[in-house]
Amino acid sequence: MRLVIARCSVDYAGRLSAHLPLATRLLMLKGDGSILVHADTGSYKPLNWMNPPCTISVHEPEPEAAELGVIEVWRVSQTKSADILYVSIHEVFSDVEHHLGEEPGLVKDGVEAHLQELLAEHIHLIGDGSTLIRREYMTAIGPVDILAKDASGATVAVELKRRGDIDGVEQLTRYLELLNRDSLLAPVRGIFAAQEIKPQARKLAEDRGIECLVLDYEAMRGLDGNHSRLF
Amino acid sequence: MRLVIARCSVDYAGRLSAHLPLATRLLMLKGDGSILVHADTGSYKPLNWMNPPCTISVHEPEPEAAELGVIEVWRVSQTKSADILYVSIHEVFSDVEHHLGEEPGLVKDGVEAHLQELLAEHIHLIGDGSTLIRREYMTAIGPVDILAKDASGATVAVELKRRGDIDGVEQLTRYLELLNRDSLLAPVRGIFAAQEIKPQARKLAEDRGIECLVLDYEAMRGLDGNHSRLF
DNA sequence: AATTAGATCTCGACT
DNA sequence: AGTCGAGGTCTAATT
Repeated sequence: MRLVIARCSVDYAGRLSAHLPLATRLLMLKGDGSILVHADTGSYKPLNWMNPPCTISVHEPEPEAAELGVIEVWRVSQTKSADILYVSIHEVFSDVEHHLGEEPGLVKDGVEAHLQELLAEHIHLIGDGSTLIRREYMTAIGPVDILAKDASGATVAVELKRRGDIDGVEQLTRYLELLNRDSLLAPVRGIFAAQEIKPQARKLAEDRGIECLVLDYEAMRGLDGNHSRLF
Repeated sequence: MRLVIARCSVDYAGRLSAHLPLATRLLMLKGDGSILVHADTGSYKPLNWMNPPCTISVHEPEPEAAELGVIEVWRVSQTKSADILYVSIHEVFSDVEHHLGEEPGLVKDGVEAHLQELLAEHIHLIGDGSTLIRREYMTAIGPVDILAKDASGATVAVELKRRGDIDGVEQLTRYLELLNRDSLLAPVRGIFAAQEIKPQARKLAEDRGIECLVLDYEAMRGLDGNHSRLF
């Protein structure tokens, strides 16, 4: 990895056109040929970048660019698409290179899959006396997150989201329509379960007779008796 | 901005838990207090990070950590949430700091807004003899991208997307339902226009009598006679 | 401040 | 290889 701090301007042309006026920034050149242009503020998204696979070539500036103070132009071109990025270097303040070894990779633990697991384990949360039929119940248009029977023996389809939005309600609606054509299952009612349900989604769900259920992840974890934590 | 290349392990606990085993990585500390952990491969998303506002404090390692070779522990905590990140430093290979000035910011040009503009200018693309009523036609549930009249005088609602997905069809369906209640406009038919239309979206659209229109951005730009380019 | 829709989305899983 | 769904989504515009 090579890290260059330089006063530069950047032009990108690809899906869109973008220009960065002259300023001091970090240019990160990764081992796979990709480049990131970072400022001193803002989140993890770079101001500009090029994804691998791409190639970088260094050029002399055009005479008129040289007169404006450009000492070097980096041409970064995407191998697969026509995307191109030009970095016009005016002044280099720092230039460090270091070989980083293998990256063993990130170990993640628990988000949405965990939420589904927890709700399946504590299926009474969707109504006392409910029993699980199965998770990821397959249909022609995709898997229903959770299929269950309520206390009265009626089938219930549960759509799970971390954030409950309109498209989640639409998705559940399509599942319900399909499931209700199956005479072995019908009538099937729906439950839209999420950690947070947006007002518009709630309204749409209720209009369609779909029950909304807000889940408390921490509380559900508590039910588990499994209190393994990192710290 | 401070750039540290170090052999380190990282633990994050917040919305999820994540762990990075011991390896050599870049630690980018931005002026606003945020930190990014980058490997030598992968695209612009860091392996791990903390968004501003956050505070970093340096600590002595616990005795058992010190025995495993940890020389320093960085504790990064989010100011607003309970998110926390620990970086356990084993060895520092490089440590550079440089003050970057103001970032003038990115100048973007054209994507989706431009697509709408172009289609509105060349409304014949949705059918010969069509005329524009208006862009961003307001309804109770949001603006319709383009409203037009076709050669026969019938109203047409166009939903524009860069990538045409199911939710775009659902959105257009809701608009059509609403618009068709307006006796001054009805009957209104729909056109789902995108640079790329996913098969499932196409099928859903066609089932609902919505026409699909694939747009060629470059060709539409060509129609414009406006060939302004960066290079 | 809260909500919404787009993103050069990225990333992983599955077909 | 393509598609689909989720993201510690992020981000900008609009209410």
